[in-house]
Amino acid sequence: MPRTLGSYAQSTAPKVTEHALRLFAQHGYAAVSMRQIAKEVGVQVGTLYNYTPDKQTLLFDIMKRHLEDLLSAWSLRPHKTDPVLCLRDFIEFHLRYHMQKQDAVFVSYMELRSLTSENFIFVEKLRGQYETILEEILSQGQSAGLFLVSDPKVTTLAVIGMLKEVITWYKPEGRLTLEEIIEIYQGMIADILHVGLNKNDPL
Amino acid sequence: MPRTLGSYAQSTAPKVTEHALRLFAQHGYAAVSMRQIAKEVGVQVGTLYNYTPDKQTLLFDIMKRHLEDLLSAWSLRPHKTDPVLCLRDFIEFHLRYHMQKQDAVFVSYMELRSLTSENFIFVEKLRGQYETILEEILSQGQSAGLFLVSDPKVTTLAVIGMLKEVITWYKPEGRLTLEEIIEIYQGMIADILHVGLNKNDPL
DNA sequence: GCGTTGGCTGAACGATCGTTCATATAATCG
DNA sequence: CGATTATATGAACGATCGTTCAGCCAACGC
Repeated sequence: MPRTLGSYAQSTAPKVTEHALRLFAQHGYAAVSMRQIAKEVGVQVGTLYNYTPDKQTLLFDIMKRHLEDLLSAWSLRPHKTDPVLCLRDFIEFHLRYHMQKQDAVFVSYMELRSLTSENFIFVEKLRGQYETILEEILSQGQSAGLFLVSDPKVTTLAVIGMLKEVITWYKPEGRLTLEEIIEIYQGMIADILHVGLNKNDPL
Repeated sequence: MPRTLGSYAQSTAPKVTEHALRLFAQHGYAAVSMRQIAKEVGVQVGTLYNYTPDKQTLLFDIMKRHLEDLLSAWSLRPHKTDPVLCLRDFIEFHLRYHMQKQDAVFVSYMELRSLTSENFIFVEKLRGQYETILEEILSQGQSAGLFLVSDPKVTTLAVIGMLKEVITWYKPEGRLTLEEIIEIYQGMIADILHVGLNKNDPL
């Protein structure tokens, strides 16, 4: 009826986040109850409120942490100066990172509308920062004459769309290895940008 | 307290579907209550059950109708035989159709996990049929030597990803007209497929 | 070993959920 | 105009929702 044998906040706290993340990814934020989360953690409902002020904050913290981790993981990488190499690098980074955090990626994209407007603004700013990384690589390549695109803004979005789609079908045990997939995407994106179809040539 | 003045099933029925669709798109299936839908329709909750056996069926019918309409709209089009023209046609069709039914597209994609497993299987089959259209165009073009792709399956998915992304940012009053966007996408996709980089040439 | 604190239980709160149904009136038809 | 049918009301059902809290015991510091 009270504190249970062998219970530590240090072990319970991450469990709450993990199970909430998994359940949100599986069924959606609104469809998951605090009682379901508690059950998965192996604890009573009330206990969850030792670890989060409310359900909304639980969702927000998951998204916030995911996007902050993503941004810091990229910025910690050694940066290439050549836009062509930098782009290849970004594609590899994006696919590797996203494939190993599928749940967090999924939730951060699907549950935007479940955020309060205040939290939404915060998260959207982080998402924008990430998309800006790609946009800047493209515009640098463009002005260096290495890429040739008709509309950099639209191209950025199209490339992001291509990359985002991968998460909906990639399976580690699938026909292609992640390495092969990365290579294919690097090729397709290079085609869109006309990499190597060199400088100063009109279309 | 009973039947109200000027009430016809013929006018109420479509209202139920329309408002349910809009609310599902805005807040998500699980987050929308039958009472909210009723309120928007301008009716009491119980009335909704004259038009749907339950909430789940309301969602399922929306998705089913959308996908069936989409498939029949494509099949009613005059079909070009040349894969290159057919592809251009498909891109235009897809973007035009999807941009004018944003809510239905959004719901049909986002709420797959809110379907019962039986309904999910049905809807997924329809979605598969649509993606198969593109896949067949690509494979026909490939075997005719008009397209040159390293992996047709992945290319299909990448192209679908590109096209699907558009719905998340397109606004009728935006910087580009729909016609301009269509043209840009036809160009980018042609690049990915190496259209015109002719036949029999190795990479 | 004793007091303090950290972690959890179990029960409860009012609100809201999807769904059902007896009932009442509007529209329609003979 | 009277009978029938279509359409909606409003109240109610049990279940479940997010959240709160007093109480109890395990772990830890002295």
